[in-house]
Amino acid sequence: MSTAPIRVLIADDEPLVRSGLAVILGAEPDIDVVGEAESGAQAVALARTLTPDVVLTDVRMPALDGIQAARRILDTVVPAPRVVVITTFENDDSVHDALLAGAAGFLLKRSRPEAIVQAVRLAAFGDTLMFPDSVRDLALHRRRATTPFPHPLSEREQDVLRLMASGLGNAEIAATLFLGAETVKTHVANILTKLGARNRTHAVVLAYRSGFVAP
Amino acid sequence: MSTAPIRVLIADDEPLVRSGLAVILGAEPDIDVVGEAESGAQAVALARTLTPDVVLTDVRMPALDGIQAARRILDTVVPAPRVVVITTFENDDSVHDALLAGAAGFLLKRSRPEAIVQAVRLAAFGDTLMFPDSVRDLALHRRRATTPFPHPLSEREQDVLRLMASGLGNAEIAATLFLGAETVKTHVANILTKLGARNRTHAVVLAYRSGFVAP
DNA sequence: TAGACGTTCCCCCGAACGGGGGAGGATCGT
DNA sequence: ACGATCCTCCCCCGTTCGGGGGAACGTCTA
Repeated sequence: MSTAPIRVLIADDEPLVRSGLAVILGAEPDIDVVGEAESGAQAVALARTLTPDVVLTDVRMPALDGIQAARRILDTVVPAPRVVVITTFENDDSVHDALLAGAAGFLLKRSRPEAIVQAVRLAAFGDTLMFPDSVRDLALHRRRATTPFPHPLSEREQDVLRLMASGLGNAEIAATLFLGAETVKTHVANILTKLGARNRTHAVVLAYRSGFVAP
Repeated sequence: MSTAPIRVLIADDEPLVRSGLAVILGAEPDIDVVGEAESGAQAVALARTLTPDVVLTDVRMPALDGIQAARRILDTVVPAPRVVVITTFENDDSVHDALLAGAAGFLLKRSRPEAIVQAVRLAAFGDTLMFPDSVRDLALHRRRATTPFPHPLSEREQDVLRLMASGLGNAEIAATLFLGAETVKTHVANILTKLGARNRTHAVVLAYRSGFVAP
């Protein structure tokens, strides 16, 4: 297992994060941090000249975001490095885009240092991929439409609609949410008018089609 | 990093695979193979008594397949171990099911031993997930193999269900298909009993979840 | 030929749904 | 202090659903 060390390029607009990653990765004997970029454009340029094995890039960056940078790197740099995307936010919809762009992995900045190191090693292996549980669903399911409904539903109405989308009747929804049956009726009626649905089944259909609930 | 070793339970119906995995994992100083199961049912039983940190289970097994075993282990064993599913076939649709069942990872038997070891370590970390590139698309995209209904629907019943899944009422369905309202009622009743649905909305939900109708 | 199954239609009837109205209380921003 | 919004519950009342029967007609098969 003692071959050439893994050459890593770090791309992040925050110097603190860059140095943190550099320290974590540089401490490993089988990993060499060969460069750091503070923008997506610079990451692409450095990837071309340095030809690293792994590019560890943030999602949000000036000049070129991490997804576009990843796409451009994978398209233009030969031999193509493995790109691991890192982000701060758990509920980031870009997971799906990143993986479709060809990223080898996706992880959170709050991950354990060991996990980050392992992710880089796995990416260098060339046949594996990893990302945190907290964003797994985002990769598994189709991207959720942000605001599909013309009139936004209130919190409670969303609760009711979710249960409606499970096939529950008004009485069952009332029992689940500890509400009176009349209250549920009110919420259902408001949902129908807000969504422009003809009946409860139509409302559920709209909920599925809009991505409000995952199939 | 020198805490207690990772306790691993191996489940596979082929003794050769079991011993192979045991050798690979046992060679690592931070990993202990605490048990081996040759069926899904035995895996569940051993998981309860051994309470391992990680369960490495095959997909295809007698008595109980790996997916069902994973689901049962995650539901009943406390503290819940991390389940990593392993399979022989790249084009295995069960990737999606496994991840939805709560599996922490998915990998191929032809993976490098290093990758398998890393997968176990990452699973033990508790917040990461990995699986090979070759099956990534299966996890990213929706399952296309539509799970058939327990009792198959007749042609006409499928017509009615499709219109139900558009949010139409019985009268509208009757008008669309040039049928009497009573006929539609009969079909709907048969659909509900065949699908085991509680009401028409539930039937539409099942139609969406099974892939019978596209979202 | 005698079933089995699917499709079509009918009846009754209770339960659930959906539209209309009103009303009290909580919270929040102006 | 006021209005806006949301959540909660109540009333009436007509429509729709859903379950229980039954029955006619066709096709296909054993």
